[in-house]
Amino acid sequence: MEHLKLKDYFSSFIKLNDLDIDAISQAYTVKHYKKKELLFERENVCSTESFVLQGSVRVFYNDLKGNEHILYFAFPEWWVSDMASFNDQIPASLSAETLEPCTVLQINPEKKEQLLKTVPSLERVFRLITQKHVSAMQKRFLMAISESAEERYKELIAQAPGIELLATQRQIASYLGIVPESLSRMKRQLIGK
Amino acid sequence: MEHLKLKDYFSSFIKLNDLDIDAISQAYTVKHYKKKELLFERENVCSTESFVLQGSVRVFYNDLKGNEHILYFAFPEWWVSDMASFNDQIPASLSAETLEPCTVLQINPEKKEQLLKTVPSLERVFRLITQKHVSAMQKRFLMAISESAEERYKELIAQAPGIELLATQRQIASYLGIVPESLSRMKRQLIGK
DNA sequence: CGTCTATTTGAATGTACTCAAAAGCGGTGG
DNA sequence: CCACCGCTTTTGAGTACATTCAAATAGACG
Repeated sequence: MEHLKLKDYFSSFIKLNDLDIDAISQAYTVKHYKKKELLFERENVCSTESFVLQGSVRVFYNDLKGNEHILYFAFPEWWVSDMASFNDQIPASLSAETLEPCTVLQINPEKKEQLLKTVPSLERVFRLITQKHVSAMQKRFLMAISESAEERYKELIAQAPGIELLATQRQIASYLGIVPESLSRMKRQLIGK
Repeated sequence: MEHLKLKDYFSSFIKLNDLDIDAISQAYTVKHYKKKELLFERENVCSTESFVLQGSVRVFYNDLKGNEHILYFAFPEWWVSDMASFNDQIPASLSAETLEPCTVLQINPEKKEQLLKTVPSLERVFRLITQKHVSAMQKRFLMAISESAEERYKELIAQAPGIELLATQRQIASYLGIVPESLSRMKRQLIGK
């Protein structure tokens, strides 16, 4: 039942037969998280790749000065992992924490390799997914360096309506790359328009 | 001959037989560029994916205010394209220009699809390559938002020694996300250390 | 050799930051 | 259910740092 959404998601890329779907269902485990639970944490190896079914997650980076930077918010149908850590089994530089109770489908590197052997056509699917990630990451980067904080804020609200109810102002500011005080001032300013 | 490097590159991911190698050589065309030539340009569809054999390329974005932002510099064994544009045949948001005379191996979307049909194991190769792109992009983003311009400059010099001979100060500043004047002052400052 | 662009330098400006304090809000335990 | 505690958000004031603008110098290219 929970695997249905993943099946549909994969099916939007390629045609799958019943055996494929079976192998996929076998490979992915349903997992429930409470609010504020960690999916993985920096310095540890990230041994999970999660497909969000319900809820939302923030993926963030702690820099050397002790500042936290939110890389992205993940919602249903998004993937959450530290790709470099998951693939090469090296310590993660990212962490991921739920913003609310979550249900995800989860896989580990061994199972994923096994699944890809069983269903080689998923190589293509993951290639396409990963390509989309590159484009998304690139857009995020270009926005960050070329748009004003106000523009970036509007974009976030547009892309993730309701994010204000899930994330604190501090977290939204972290995503935008400004301090919470600046976001507070910006919001006041926006009201007067 | 020129295709050898690409063969070796692909071979570092999976084992290829002679037929595969043949198909690859067929699919990719050798192309020479002069200095300051465009590989592709914003607003046009990017119909090429290039594997750099010799030379270097800057990949950049022109924002709405007319500012140019260098996303990355590409050197031998790097790939150059606007992924979103290449994959979905939509207008590119990026442009790419050679910093010096270049030799690349180039493919278009149709040929790539055809190649992937002929050599399905390349799906895996491109998946792995694209995953590395995500990690690289992510690192670039995190550096940009969490490190000082000075740290980012040192990192660039470390990653791309000799870049100063290929790119103008203006371009390096653009990569770093500062104005050329600031880079000039920073360099003077660094000398006194 | 001359022109055009890139780089350097100076001075003034502005925008987002830090620090500090008050107000608001949510969650916990009595 | 209410009171308290801690954390978040707001607001103010002062500051720092990269930017803009302007002008001089240096360097590249035809």
